[in-house]
Amino acid sequence: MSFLKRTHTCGELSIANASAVVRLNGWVHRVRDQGGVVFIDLRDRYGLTQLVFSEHNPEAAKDATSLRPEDIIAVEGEVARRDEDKRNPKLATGEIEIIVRKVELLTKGKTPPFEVSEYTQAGEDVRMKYRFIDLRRAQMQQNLITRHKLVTIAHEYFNAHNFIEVETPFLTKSTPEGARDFLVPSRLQAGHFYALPQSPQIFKQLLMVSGMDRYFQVVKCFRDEDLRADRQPEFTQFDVEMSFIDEEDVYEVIEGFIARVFKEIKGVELSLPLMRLSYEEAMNKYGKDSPDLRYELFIEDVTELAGKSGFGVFSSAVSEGGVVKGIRVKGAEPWSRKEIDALEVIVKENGAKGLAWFKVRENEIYSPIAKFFSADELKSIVAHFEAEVGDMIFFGAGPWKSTVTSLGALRTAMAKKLELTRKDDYKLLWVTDFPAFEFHEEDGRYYSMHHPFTSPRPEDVSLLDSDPGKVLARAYDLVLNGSEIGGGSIRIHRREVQAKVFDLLGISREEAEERFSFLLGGLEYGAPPHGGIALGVDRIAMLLAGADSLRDVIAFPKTASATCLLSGAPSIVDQKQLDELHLKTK
RNA sequence: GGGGCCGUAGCUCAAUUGGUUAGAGUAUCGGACUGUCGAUCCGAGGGUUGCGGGUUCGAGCCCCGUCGGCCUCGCCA
Repeated sequence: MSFLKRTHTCGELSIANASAVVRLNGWVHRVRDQGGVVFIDLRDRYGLTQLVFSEHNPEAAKDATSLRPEDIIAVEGEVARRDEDKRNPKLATGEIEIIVRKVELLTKGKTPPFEVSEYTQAGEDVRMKYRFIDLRRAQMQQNLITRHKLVTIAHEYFNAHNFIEVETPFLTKSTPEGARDFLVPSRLQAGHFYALPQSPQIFKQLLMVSGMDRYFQVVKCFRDEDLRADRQPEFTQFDVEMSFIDEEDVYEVIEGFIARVFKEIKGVELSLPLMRLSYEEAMNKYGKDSPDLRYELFIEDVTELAGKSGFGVFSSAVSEGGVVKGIRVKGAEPWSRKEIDALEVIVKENGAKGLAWFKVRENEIYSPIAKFFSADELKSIVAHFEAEVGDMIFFGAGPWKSTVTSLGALRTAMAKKLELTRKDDYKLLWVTDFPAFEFHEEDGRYYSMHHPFTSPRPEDVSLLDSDPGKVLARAYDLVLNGSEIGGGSIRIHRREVQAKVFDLLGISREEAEERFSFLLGGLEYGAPPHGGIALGVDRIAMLLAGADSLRDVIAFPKTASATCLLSGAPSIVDQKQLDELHLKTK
């Protein structure tokens, strides 16, 4: 069966096409029935075009009155220039309209559960259940198109830079370090399981052992952890690995890529090279290892000044080896007790015991703790923060990490409260010099901060035995507007260093052999110096699209409880399937 | 696993202290209208107040449980 197949899309006709006879296909977006004349906006991925049904063709006009939003139609008609006063500047095609001669109903659709419109207010649950309707909306289509452009640029860029795309397995081996694995039961090997990859880490390193030299892949990764607005259980990475390189080569390649992405998608010229901050600097100044540099709020250190004061909370924090730090906020003096209490809740949720503050007024420092300080002490603290009348200073005191972290959370909250972030501003940076290992009190052992294949800095190798907490890693994160959008490292390429790291992590020879033998074997046969990075495709797409949730740049996302409202996954399965897999459910 | 917010018409929300027949906007359906563009105007239909139990003369509202959505802490090498 044939139909009036389109000659153009709904986004491309203009005055240049005036008086041409064209055919369009698409969805009825809106119907404006004026009685004698009916206007229909016809929609497809490319845009909207106004159709006119009038006495020029009474038969078509009669058909038009029965058309409803979301019907799928084909029309044939003449492109007509609109009179000056009848143009619609909001539409790319607003200078023309189609005088319809023939109309054909291709599919009559059910009335959708919510309007396909930029104005739709449907909740996310309804949108996800009827995702195929939600994805008809221009905003969602734009988001997916932005994502497509990003992926296309990646294929082009890495190809142009001599990278080879290699696919790695999804059915692979569970490596219990790190995130929880998604497991896949084996039918042929009773009681055995595959794991879906948390990342293709080991495989890409083995490709370096194989001499592939430069590897690239757009790849799905899976982590069975709780979700967030910026975390889905399955997500996509640009996975990159290179041989015979050091950190600088990774920075250069990735900066070139990101600059091209911003130029082609946002029209933004990034200035290269990107800024770099060490982990320690980032934590001290911003209280976060992925700081948002779009606003001027900084954490200042007043350990020395405040430690000498008569305020017990400060002096004991310092005598116990901790720190006292603070943030000055311009113009915050009028904030109410209620507003300040809300901020205190935030720092407490992030590990602080409380929130001390000064209000800088004309002739006094107004503060519940002012009485513990001498006039000189108050003056020098205020001077240290360069605080002026009308400002507030917020303080945190205690162990270094929890103090800077809680003030970092405060900094983020205040930027939101004061609306300091500009949406169209993009601040990228590298965060470097991460500690290689973190000590976990509860297990009494060290864990890798990045992963166990991350190379320590050469000058720190000797510290592996004496003071592992001081060892810095050759690891780096790429940060955009307060989000980590990528992370990687230079890897260990010598078996003896790898063995030493496993020792430190409390992984025995046998265990290491059992879990990672395929990598160790590779190292044994000789790996070139190598390293790489993985970039979070979903997060980058989200930031480029200006979306607040990963769900808005994923066609078929999962809910916060990791279900798919559209398909109903996960679901129970037949007993027969379980039997074949040698499984019994509890 | 913990904390918070939410669940009422297809959709988005309202409903005073627990009190009459649960309302509005929008969508849908019918009608009017020859230049609209989120058209407008007139009219109509539309409800298991997520589900189960309890308290009460009486529950959308209070209590217990449960399911679901969102945010978040833990978690995410």
